[in-house]
Amino acid sequence: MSPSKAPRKDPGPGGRPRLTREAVLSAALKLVGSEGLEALTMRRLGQELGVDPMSLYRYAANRAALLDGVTELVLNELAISPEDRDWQAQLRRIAHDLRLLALRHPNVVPLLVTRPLSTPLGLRPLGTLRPLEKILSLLTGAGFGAVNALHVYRAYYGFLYGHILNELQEFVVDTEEHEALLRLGLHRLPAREFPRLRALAPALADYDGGAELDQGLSILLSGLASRLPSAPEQDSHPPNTADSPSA
Amino acid sequence: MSPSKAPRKDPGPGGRPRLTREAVLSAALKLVGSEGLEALTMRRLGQELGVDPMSLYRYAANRAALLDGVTELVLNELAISPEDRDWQAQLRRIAHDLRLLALRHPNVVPLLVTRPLSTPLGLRPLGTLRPLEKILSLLTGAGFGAVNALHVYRAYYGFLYGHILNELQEFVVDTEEHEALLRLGLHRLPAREFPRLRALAPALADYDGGAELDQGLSILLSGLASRLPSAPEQDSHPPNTADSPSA
DNA sequence: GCCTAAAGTCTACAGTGTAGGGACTGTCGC
DNA sequence: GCGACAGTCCCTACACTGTAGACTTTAGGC
Repeated sequence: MSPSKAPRKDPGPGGRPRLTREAVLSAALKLVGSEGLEALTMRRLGQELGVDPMSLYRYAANRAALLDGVTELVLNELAISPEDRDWQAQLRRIAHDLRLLALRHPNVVPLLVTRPLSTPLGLRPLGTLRPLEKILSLLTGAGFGAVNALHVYRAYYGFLYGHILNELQEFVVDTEEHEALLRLGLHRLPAREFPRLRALAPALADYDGGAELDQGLSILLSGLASRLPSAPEQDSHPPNTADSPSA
Repeated sequence: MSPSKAPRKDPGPGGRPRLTREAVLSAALKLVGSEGLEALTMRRLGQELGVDPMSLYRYAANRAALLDGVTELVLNELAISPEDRDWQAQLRRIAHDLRLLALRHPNVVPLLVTRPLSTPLGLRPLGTLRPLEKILSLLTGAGFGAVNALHVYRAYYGFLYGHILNELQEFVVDTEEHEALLRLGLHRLPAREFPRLRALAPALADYDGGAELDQGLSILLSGLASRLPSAPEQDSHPPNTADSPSA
């Protein structure tokens, strides 16, 4: 239809370049990353781009749509290649990638888990549905039936998101102060009611999220593998009747 | 010290009863439940209670503190009794309880997962830390070492929260329209890029969250049981050297 | 009755999302 | 060259937000 969807022309180094959706979104992401979600207001973002706040509404219908755009942008950083046949290794890699992604954009994580809650599955931005489709493809390629692939996906992604939330809850930016602040905070707790939690201060202080994720995944994946019609992996469970776990 | 912290007296049926923190919080919860998180503004809540908005600041320092109060209130509905010795059964029961709690208060779930992200562990409202302490107690009572109990807790709670998020994402209030809306939404997706997701419409429509949670828990719990110093459960894995999984 | 402290209210301010309409600018057909 | 046009962008304005600070009312204790 229209021969050019990109901004018409580079106006040269003199004029301010035309706004783009990508420019708006990445500026928004940058702002969220450096100053938190609440700093992302239309006025502030406009100021950051040297542009009237109202201009932004050409590139996102809403503030909500803007947030959706940011989550999409972040999720696009996640690479999934459904060709690989070793599904367990793939899921492991994806999990660690997503974990690192979350650690790289901690302020966006609330969006990642919250936005889908207010948007029915079919109406989400495509970018947020792509991982789901690709993982389904990966699983069916590995031998899972369609419905079973969905169940496996749910267990896997659920655990993954849960872990990320867990880890980010304990994450404190300033690692210098981390332990001190932790002790201080825990010390505030009534000793009688919270003996175990208080005693765990040192263990809480050094938390290896990657390792913990990996161990959880080991448990989960080997358990899930037993759902394969003919378990070809190193597992030795008896093969289950697959694909219709419930009548 | 002060002999009475409760409101001084019941002023009788004539005068409006004194405000209480509990009254404020439960009104807030009710409002959130019926009209969503965004409806919870100070003015609106004040109006709901027939009170000047500024009065609320006597019972919650902030809007943020108000939100914390609501999450605390909801989490208080969760009963955990660390006395029980059968830790697996207990964790199963708690998981289902929390799931039902989330389904009862879907609008509060974003708070449940989001608020802790912006509050370091030591500074959270006591009510939100109580489940953690109790589960730790439950696990150590079952034979786990302190540090191992923490790891088990993390895996368990992570999976649980992940599942709840997953389920609520697919949850649509109006079950009549559910399948129709789902089909409609999925139909919007490009057929070439999302073949599996589109094909899964019927499977997505009837989603038994409880069963799915239970299956995931079975996998996870039996895997976690192998961390017990001397596995006393029905499991037959060789006992691991417990309590220090990493040097 | 008064005294005191708590509880509730009023006013005001800076900041929010965004509707409606007007001004500008680059591109196209002539 | 010119005029038309459509896409961008900006300005103004409105209803609404959280909350600081000073004020008024209320409830007990004596």
